[in-house]
Amino acid sequence: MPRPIDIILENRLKKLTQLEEAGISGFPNDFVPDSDTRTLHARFDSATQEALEAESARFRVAGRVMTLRNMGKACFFHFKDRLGSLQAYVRKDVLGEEQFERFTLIEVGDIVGVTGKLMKTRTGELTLMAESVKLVTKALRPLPEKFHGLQDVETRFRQRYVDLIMNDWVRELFVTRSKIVSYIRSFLDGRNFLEVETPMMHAIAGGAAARPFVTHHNALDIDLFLRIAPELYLKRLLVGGLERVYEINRNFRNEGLSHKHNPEFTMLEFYWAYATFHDLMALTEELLSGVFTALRGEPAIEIGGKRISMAPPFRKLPLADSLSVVGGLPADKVTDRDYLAEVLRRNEVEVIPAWGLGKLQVEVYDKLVESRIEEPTFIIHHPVETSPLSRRNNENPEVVDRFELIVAGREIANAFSELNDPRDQKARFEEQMKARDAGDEEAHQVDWDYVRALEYGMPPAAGQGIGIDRLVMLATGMENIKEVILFPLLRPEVAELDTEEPAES
RNA sequence: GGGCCGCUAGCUCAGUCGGUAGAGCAGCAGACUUUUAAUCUGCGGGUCAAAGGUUCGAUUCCUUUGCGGCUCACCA
Repeated sequence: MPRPIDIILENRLKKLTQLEEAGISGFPNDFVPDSDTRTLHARFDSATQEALEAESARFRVAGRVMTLRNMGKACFFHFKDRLGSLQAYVRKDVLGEEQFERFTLIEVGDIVGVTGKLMKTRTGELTLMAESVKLVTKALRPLPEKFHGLQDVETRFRQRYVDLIMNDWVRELFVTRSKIVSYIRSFLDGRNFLEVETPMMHAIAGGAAARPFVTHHNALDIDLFLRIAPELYLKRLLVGGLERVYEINRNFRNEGLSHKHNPEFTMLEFYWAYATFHDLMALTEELLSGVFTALRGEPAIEIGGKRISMAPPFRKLPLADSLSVVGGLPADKVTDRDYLAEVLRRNEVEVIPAWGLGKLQVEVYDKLVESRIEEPTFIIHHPVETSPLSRRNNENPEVVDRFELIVAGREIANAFSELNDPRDQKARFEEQMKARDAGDEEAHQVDWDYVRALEYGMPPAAGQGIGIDRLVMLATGMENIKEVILFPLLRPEVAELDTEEPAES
């Protein structure tokens, strides 16, 4: 007993076979469109039927059949290319008996090439009056329902190709993502930054506090880590004299999945010699207001129906001050270790005795401040204790010249003036090593070659990371990171009987 | 990893206070030369996520498992 879907597959296969028996390929590659749906709409939507009749031009357009209204001796269908959709009108008396017979084997989901002249229907819709309709690619599987489309979230993520066919907003979202990335590239290229590619496989996973994925190289017989950050390699390039470098690429962190975390995610990191984190703040304001202006025509975003201005300048707030200004703590208590520990315990955070003032402040910040910040805000001057790669502030050595940019309660960027004193760097690595030995799996591993590089002299520099996925979420108003990643990681599908050939009847 | 919710036809969804299930679209057969969620007539289609338990009887109640969503924790 075949499953019902098998009957559908079989029927579609039968139509393909019929065509092939008539000597017609179901998968030809010789149809070359000379126009597209968007161009035709742009040029002719406002034209009258009389004007179209006078127009002698024929157009060749390819796309996927999305709806089909057969009326016996004539048929209307809509087909979709990457830019939009267009209606076609097919008449038996135009195509001829034989061609029309073959046309009736075409069904929703197939990709066709339509050749003909343009016309207007009675309701004024621009329509391609087909002189021929060629099957370009036979679809053996049926599309989801034409009206509701594909709704099931799991299927949308697992079979993103169907999601992209059915849901125009999804296709547009990924076009937006691409535009954001190319805007950033040209923004940085225009400021003489050099795009580089550094290793994805690291012998030492450094540059961030996170647990790495482990892989194995057979010929060398060594374990390697998928990178958790490109930072240390990019800074080696500053030592090498490249001075302005950036990389937009994947990082991998072996941590839990959530609506905000995919194990592989895309980061922009850039490093700028002879600049400080103040320069980065100015650059970031320019970059982000520019991105959103390019997308929407104004420097603003919309999250949950709420408009947030992204017009510079953004607020600057020292982390310690944010505990009182945003977190609501008494201003004189933000350096009081016992008080902060008490606040954390009240908020069900397990306080570890080894934590210093800085770590306590950061914990309180994470718990009480970050999610409450809506307007773009640079949280500056993080404690040195939690920033092992940042340069100390010249006035107050307890804090570093670092900022995190927060928008709508989310961290969008993390940046700092880079530490370039190899002695200080070595000491901080040793601190991290102790934390590691004490069981902190996320503490940085010591990268001696990086220290060696610094000993050659790295120019003073500032560096920044921007989470591209999160930025796209902000730009598109998405709350789930999987919505902005084409193929988010999901648990593998359970093996389906679906892989079997349709049963012989 | 914890908590909550969901999983019924290819798709979108009803439904069963426990008596083996329906609609629309899609499909099949037919009518129809300006339709547009085309329309009209007829037909077929289900291991109700999986396994176990309770029961005369489970798709429905219970337990476990799988997958997903939301949320908390961790992080970016």
